[in-house]
Amino acid sequence: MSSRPGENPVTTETPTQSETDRPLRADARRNRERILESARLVFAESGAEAQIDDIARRAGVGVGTVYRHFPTKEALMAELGRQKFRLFADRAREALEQGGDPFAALIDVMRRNAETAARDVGTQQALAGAGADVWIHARAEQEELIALTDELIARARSAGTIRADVRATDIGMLMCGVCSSMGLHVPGFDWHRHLELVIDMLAPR
Amino acid sequence: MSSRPGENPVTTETPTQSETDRPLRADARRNRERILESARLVFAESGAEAQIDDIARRAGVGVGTVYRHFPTKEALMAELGRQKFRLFADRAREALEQGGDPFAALIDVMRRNAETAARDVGTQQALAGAGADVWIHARAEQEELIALTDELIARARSAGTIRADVRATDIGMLMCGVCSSMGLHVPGFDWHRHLELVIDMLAPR
Amino acid sequence: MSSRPGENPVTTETPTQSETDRPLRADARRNRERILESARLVFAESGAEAQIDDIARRAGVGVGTVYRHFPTKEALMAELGRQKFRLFADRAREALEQGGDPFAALIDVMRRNAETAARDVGTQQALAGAGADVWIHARAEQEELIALTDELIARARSAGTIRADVRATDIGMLMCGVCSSMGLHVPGFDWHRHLELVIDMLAPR
Amino acid sequence: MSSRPGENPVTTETPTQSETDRPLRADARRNRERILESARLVFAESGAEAQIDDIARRAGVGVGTVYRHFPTKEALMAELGRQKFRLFADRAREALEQGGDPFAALIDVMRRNAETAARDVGTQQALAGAGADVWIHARAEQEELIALTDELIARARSAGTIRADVRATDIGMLMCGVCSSMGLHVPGFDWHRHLELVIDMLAPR
DNA sequence: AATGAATGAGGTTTCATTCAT
DNA sequence: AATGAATGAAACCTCATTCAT
Repeated sequence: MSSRPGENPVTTETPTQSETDRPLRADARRNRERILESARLVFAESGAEAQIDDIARRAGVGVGTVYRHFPTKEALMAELGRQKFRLFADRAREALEQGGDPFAALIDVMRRNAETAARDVGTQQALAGAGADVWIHARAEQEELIALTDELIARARSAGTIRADVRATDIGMLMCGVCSSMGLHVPGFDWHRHLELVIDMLAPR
Repeated sequence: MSSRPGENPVTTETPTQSETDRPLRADARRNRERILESARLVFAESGAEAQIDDIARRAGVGVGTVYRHFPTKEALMAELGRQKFRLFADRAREALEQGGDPFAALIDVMRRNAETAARDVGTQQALAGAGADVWIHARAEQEELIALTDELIARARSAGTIRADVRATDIGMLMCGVCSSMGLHVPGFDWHRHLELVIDMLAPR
Repeated sequence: MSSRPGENPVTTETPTQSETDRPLRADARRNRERILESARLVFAESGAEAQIDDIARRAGVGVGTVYRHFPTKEALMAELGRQKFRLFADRAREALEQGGDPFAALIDVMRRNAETAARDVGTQQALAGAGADVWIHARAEQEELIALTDELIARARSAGTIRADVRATDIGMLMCGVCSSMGLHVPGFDWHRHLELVIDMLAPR
Repeated sequence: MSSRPGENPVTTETPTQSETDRPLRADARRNRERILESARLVFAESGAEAQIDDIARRAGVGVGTVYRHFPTKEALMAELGRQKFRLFADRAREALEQGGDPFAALIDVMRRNAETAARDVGTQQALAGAGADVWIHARAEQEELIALTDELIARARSAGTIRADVRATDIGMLMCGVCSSMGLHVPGFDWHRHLELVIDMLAPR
């Protein structure tokens, strides 16, 4: 799947709408990217109340164009979710390819993923608040991520550097948890600490 | 529920609106309770898009009555948040009063709190998605909860049954994390397991 | 204030609701006065968007009490209108009773009435904006005022100090006009000047 | 209607939204006109309580369209005010351009303006009752009108056919006054007479 | 007679989505 | 394919009025 030099992260591997798999015209593809980039920015700024109009304006296109690419606001959000999973999967894949200490690699990936999420809390919350449907559409990407993470965990387990009973979905849940404390402005809350506690927990007892 | 005579759980101690502390007429108080109960139900069902009209209908009152008690949708949500914190604080207080093994008590409270949250995921998510303002209004209740939790932790630390560096805000963050995985219908995600991992982590190494 | 025995200023002559003419209990009468006074203040401050609740609060009574005295917001406004007409009529009557130069007296009354209106632009505008019904209920008081003004004009005409063709309703219209420029914050608009122009016009040519 | 080539009456000169001066699409422009026309009718019928929904229905568009053109009810009213001022200014400009007796021209314009106002008392009153903000937004149009009127007055003064001390703002105030007596159904009130009195007053003594 | 909590029709405004240009 | 004007259901909230206490 991955690896050969010149092969880019999955993010750009499936640039078309999931179903209608005919390759987009160059300008259409460019628009699609701009819309997604704009959506990230607008969601980051305004959280769940981001509006399609704002996303369109920021992308420099009309609303109609947004709807041509994403039939629904939810579809747009789902794609945002997919992209995030693809990015995380890319990182896990890289880690696997580079070899090295698998547990250290896992932790490094977790830290980088958390940083990514922290840079974009609004989108995070918007996705969390969205109906379950959004998540269903990212199922495939999620499973890819889980498979890769499981491979990392397996290697770490072989090396005896990770708690024996940890599974990839545990990492997923725990990371969701860490991200959930990012938007909460509660005195004493600090997602860096949250993350370190979680990482701590992964060490063998 | 509680313990020393004359000491009621906070939940029923402050049944009036936080500021204008004039005791409500009996029927008004009853309405207030019904509105909150109804709100819990409707939020539980519809999450963040719960509508004031529905809450009113379900409570068997007019919209105006809801607005008389809570000047804003946000104010209603804030009260829901406060109530949850009060309930959690009540439990912590009880645990302190009953003596016994403090670490076991802490864990028990955490489990019960998680059960409570799980029974009401919608409200949970609605509160999480709400602007920071909602949380600000629950500051006092939050601090009360933190203080009580810190006392429990202190006792457990004296007994050497808890990790030495754990603080109440850590428990808060971790519990937020656990709750965040409740609404996510991801295969392999299971908040019970999430919670047990977290509890596990609290044990001294 | 007034003069001929048994003749009180209209203001206190009809202190009951126009139809149900049974004398109010002392405290009820007091409440009625307080409500009207409060209404004047609140209308003055908030203009047409004055709310019954505010009027009641300011009067130190419940809304129910306001409604006991005035079955309708419009009825309350109508009474405010009546009072104003009574006040103006009182002034005209006084002027007639005191004798002296009738034209000078008329002008003096006009100036004082304008000052009164200026002190209460909000009520003024609220009444102007109100439906015609409000005015209908003040018909009697209006006619009284017109009759008195006509008498003043008649005397001035005899003395040759007023334009021959002026009638009381002219004065009414012109004064309404002057008042209408009171609330308008247009640079260059100044009701004092407006009034003086109008007064100027009354002189014989 | 107008005169010097290329010089159109202001009314049609600025048909776009005041700030974002990008020319509207033909259909949007048509809608905008229909909304304003409808607003005039509905305000005329219902006065200040005219409702946006009715305006939209009568214009044959959705409410959203009204709000696209006028972000606020007040903004719509302000535009109505501006249009009226533009119309008055157009008439004054015409009068100036046609030459002829300036005092006669001024009076003629006043009479026609009053007729216009009389045909639309509801809007008149709605504007009068509206907050000062509405007037602020018509400042520019108002000043244009005042400037033109001042020119007419200056010419009349040169000809000695007008009272020496009259200024354009006086005319404005007096005309406001005349209009204020249009909606008042008081027996004896008659704006035609009010206007003639006012015109009378403008003659040199 | 007084109170003020309750009512709920109705007001303004928003925003995801459609569709004529 | 792109645009953005139009749509209108639905959201939140207000406030004159009623009525149980």
